[in-house]
Amino acid sequence: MAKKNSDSHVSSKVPAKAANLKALAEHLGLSQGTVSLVVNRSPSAASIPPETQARILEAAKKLNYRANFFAKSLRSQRSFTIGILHPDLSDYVALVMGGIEDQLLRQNYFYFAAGHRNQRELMEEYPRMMIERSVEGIIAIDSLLQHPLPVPVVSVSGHQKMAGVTNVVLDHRRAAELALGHLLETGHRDIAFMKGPSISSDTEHRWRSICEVARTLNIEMKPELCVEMESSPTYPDVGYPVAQQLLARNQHFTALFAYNDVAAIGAIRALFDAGRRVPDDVTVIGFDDIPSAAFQNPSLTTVRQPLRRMGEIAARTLLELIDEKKAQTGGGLSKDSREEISVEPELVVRESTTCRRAPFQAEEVAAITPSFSITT
Amino acid sequence: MAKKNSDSHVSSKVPAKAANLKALAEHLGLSQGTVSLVVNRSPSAASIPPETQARILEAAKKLNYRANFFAKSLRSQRSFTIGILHPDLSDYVALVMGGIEDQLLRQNYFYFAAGHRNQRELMEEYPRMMIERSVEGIIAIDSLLQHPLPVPVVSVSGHQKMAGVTNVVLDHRRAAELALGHLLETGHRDIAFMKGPSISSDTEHRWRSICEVARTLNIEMKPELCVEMESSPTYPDVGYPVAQQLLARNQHFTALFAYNDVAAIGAIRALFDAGRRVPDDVTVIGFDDIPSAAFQNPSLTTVRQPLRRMGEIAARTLLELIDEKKAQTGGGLSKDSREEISVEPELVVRESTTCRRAPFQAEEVAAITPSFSITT
DNA sequence: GAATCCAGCTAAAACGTTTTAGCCCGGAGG
DNA sequence: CCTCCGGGCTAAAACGTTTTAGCTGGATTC
Repeated sequence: MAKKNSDSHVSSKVPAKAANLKALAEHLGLSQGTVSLVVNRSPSAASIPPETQARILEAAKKLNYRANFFAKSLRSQRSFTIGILHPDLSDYVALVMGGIEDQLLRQNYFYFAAGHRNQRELMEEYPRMMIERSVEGIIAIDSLLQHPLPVPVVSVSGHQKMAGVTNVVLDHRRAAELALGHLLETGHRDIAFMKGPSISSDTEHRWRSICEVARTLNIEMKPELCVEMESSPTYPDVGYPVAQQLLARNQHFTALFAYNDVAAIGAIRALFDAGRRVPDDVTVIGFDDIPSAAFQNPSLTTVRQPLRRMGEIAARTLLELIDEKKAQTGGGLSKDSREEISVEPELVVRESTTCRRAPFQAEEVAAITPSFSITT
Repeated sequence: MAKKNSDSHVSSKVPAKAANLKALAEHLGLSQGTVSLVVNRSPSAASIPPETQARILEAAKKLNYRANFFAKSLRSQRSFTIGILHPDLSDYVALVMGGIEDQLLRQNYFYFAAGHRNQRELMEEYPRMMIERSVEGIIAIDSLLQHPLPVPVVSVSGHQKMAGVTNVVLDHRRAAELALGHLLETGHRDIAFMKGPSISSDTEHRWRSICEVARTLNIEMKPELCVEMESSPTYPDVGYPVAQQLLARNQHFTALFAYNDVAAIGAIRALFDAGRRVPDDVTVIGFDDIPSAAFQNPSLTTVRQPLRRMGEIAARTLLELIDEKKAQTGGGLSKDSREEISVEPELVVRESTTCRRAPFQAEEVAAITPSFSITT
């Protein structure tokens, strides 16, 4: 197989140092203003005859003209850049960011991302640095803002009541109904609950919803069957000790509703090491449906959050807010756009909650997560 | 628990619209130049008496002065921004990016990331867009550049011989020695090999190293035991059909060396569904050591790539290259900095290659991946 | 008393755009 | 012949910095 790289003429033409507007205008014998109008297809270019326009565009291409982004931004007060604040580049965050990236790039926006690792100073500093760099808006993933910001903010899985913040959240009530309903249907009554760490911005809402739905469904949440995580559930090891703690109490339970998939995976391991089989002895249900949930052994039953889509929605919403803000030139403030956008969860039943050990079906996974491509 | 949010004075002081240099200078009764020198702690500020400096700094703080980033960049021709080109925000990429982000932020750089999803046009377009936005360098993760770029480039897991590109790569020879050595020691001779997809920039080098080492170790690589992946191994489902294909050949093998962990996970599932137990019937070894590898069941033996560190190295190297470039003002080109930086793999033996079923030890995981924090 | 020097500033160019106000000129209308 | 109009452009301000060259006025030197 011949090497594909054009090794021979490696240092071939790095395209000539981009010309600036002045050079281009001089080359054309026109003023910078005229050229600018044309290359930007400004409405004011209407009075410039088509031949001239063609001439200009051609020369621009030939000289490889690229407007200097800083000069442009300085003048027009636009950066086409947003900031993404996140705790850490976990699976969860990566999925949401993927959705955001997708939407942004197709509208010629870029983003600055920064992970604060739940450190207070950084949670203050990074938004400030972003603002300093003139981002036009900020998306906070699983992060609480300390102060109101001078740009539109969309929060994913945050629940902030703050001026200028739009929250994209899961319908946690529905999520609890799905999960508890499933456990109930499969005959469980002695259910252990794992509450998230207080550091996670979703914890409180999710927990409250679970409590409410449990009451409605007449499920008792025994305090001795409730455990609480202490640190951020980024990697599965945090689920392990929590489950151990639960086991140490020596209380009877047949099901465990974990805070999320990562925690569930760690918990399953702890159960296993303690001699309890999943799902035979204990049924386990997770939350999120991260990609590897389908490929655990046993594969994980979970409440799916459409994370990628939440990212897309967040990005679209933010760009809308930005547009609105630019449009209303100090005029009466627009419809103060919804404070909350809710998305629906989905129950994905796999092996960790049934005793049936069905052969794995590639198609099934494909159906659950349509973005995957399966090669025959 | 009292609500923490200061719901009451929500629209509290959004810090006064940042003042610009002109306003600040006027307020002080000084010229913009003087103020600029002082706030930037420029060497030329030496002749300005300390009291004046103090006055200026105080006023700057009081008026909340922040230099406009665009004006600054325009003038000083620096953006403190780099671009990250990647195929997709997979686990793998997220780890590398985490390392990069860390290094960048602590040096006041930000990054633009873009995922080309292996689409040719995007692989051309995104670097161009980044250059247009004046990034000072680019890190390509698992991505091949089409053209030389006018800025320094560091490639992670790429193997490009191209002017101005520094490669951060794994020592694949050593990796192959570790993996094959382990298989040999545990008594395997009939080994199946899974080659990566041609789209992945590491595939060829890894494969070649495996072939070489196999020859050295006198391991026969039977063609009928070699399978090749077709699409990018981002999610585990791509490993599944490849393993099926292998099984369909009805050839005897006792070990499988998968292209990476994700593929291994899918393969294990396929083996399982075909009635073969891992590790009892087939030993499986992966590559990468993604976080969930330790939490599979069976947990995955794998050749660990220090992905986070590779990201850190890439970022540090790129920033060095940038500094060098800025320093040499067109002067004789510096030591044309190493074309390749190699990092060492590490063998992580877990359950998928031994028959012993040891209880899971949290400490063990901690030892392998020290960045995890275990809460008691 | 003139020349020199230095501390402590200032003026202004430059970075590369966008955009508004308006200039110039040829032809149509009166 | 004068006026008006509008097509086709230009001039220049503005965006907010950084940085160099140089100005001013008082103290020192000879």
